Amino acid sequence: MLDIKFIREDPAAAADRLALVGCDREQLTAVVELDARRRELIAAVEQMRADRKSRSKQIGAMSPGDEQEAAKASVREMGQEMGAAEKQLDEVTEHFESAMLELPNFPHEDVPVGEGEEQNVVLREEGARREFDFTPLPHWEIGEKLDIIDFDRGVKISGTRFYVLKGDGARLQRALISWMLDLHSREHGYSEVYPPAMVRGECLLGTGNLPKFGDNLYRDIEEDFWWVPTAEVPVTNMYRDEVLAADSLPIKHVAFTPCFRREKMSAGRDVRGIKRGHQFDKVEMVRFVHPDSSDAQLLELLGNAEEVSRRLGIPWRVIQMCTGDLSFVAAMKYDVEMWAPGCEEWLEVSSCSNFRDFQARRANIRFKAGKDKPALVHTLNGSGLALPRVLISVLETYQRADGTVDVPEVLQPYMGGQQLIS
RNA sequence: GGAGGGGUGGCCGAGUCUGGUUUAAGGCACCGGUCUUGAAAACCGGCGACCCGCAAGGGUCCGCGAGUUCGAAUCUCGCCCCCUCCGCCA
Repeated sequence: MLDIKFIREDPAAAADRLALVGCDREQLTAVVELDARRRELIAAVEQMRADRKSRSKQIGAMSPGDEQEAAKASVREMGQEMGAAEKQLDEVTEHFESAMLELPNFPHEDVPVGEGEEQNVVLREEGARREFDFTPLPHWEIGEKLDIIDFDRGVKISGTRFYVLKGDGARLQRALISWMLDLHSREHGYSEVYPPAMVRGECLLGTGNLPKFGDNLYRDIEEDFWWVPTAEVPVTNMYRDEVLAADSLPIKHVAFTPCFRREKMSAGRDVRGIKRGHQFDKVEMVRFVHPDSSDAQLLELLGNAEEVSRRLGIPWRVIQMCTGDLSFVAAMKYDVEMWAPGCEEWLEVSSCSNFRDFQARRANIRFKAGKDKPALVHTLNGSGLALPRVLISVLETYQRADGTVDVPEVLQPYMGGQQLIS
């Protein structure tokens, strides 16, 4: 959520910044009008409340009798008037708040301006691509030949976009998860958490998935549970409605969870292989930081994500999102993409974002130093990394001409010393 | 799922039966001061969040939401959460 005070003071500047992310000016005008109306009503209602309060007190001090009854009647009348004003205030407030929740974040000043994907900037490409003396296969063929990915049975169990990992396929994924968690917790200073994968609706409001993007989520209607689309949701909400000690910042967590997405919009896209499913595993890094340091913290977080590619020995590139391709909540965002030589594609394996105080304001996450007033933290997160796509790159990069696959050196200890998947 | 007991400021905890100087007692923690070579102790003072307002000031907040009342932490109803016992279960 944006800071209404900023919008109020300079609505034109706010509109300019929101225009960069494709937000209509009318949307902001409506918010400004609702805000003005709301404040008028607050002033009026509070005046009435103050009057009633003092007169009620007088009634309490009066002795019972006609005079007291008359006073009660008069205050009762006043109360009815007040009730009407309160009802108006509630309505306006509700409109105002839902309008605020639908405004996207301001882009960071340093984000390149652009309309969409085409104007994203490739910042760097690292790691040499492997030379093949045979034609590398896409992972779905490798997976079927080695019998480590079973597409048919996944579909039988749950339908399209589900698969079963088997044998060394399942084991390789498990090794990747353990290794990445260890890397981030032991070497990058994150503390590991294992959060719920089902959350209450208010958590999704906090991270910005609701109210706008509910149609991409799975939910249980009977219990008001939502399946998390990413560990970002439960981990960020760990500190909802809390005031953190300033010296505890930055707080850095790494979490592994399954992730669930309806992927309604993309039906028909990326249908082959395990690139895009309704359920996938992901290791996620989340940071709660002092506002002054969030720019530097984002670069560090991005570095943590890149390190996974570096150690796996797989080429990657870093893309900076332009204003037109930022998510609803992000002020700045970098993607990390890994090369997959079989399907000849750059695969998005991480998305590292600085949300500044946008999520913190929604989720009410603050920090406090000494006698200072509490202030909003900045939140950041990034995948570290998304499993099925890393699995794709590993299988395709380390495949041999005979159809077997080498286990990357860093993963061998996590596979009981196994060096080859055959 | 059944029965019972609870949810009060950063924490502990009184107040709820019997609605009104509650501006929520008291304690702990924390901050400042006195004293001290320094610290502790003792004593003195301070000590919440949010909203409206240029300010003075005002309002809201006792798990959440409705209701009763001139007036609700206190009474009524619904919901959420926690604890104890029973049942079930990995």
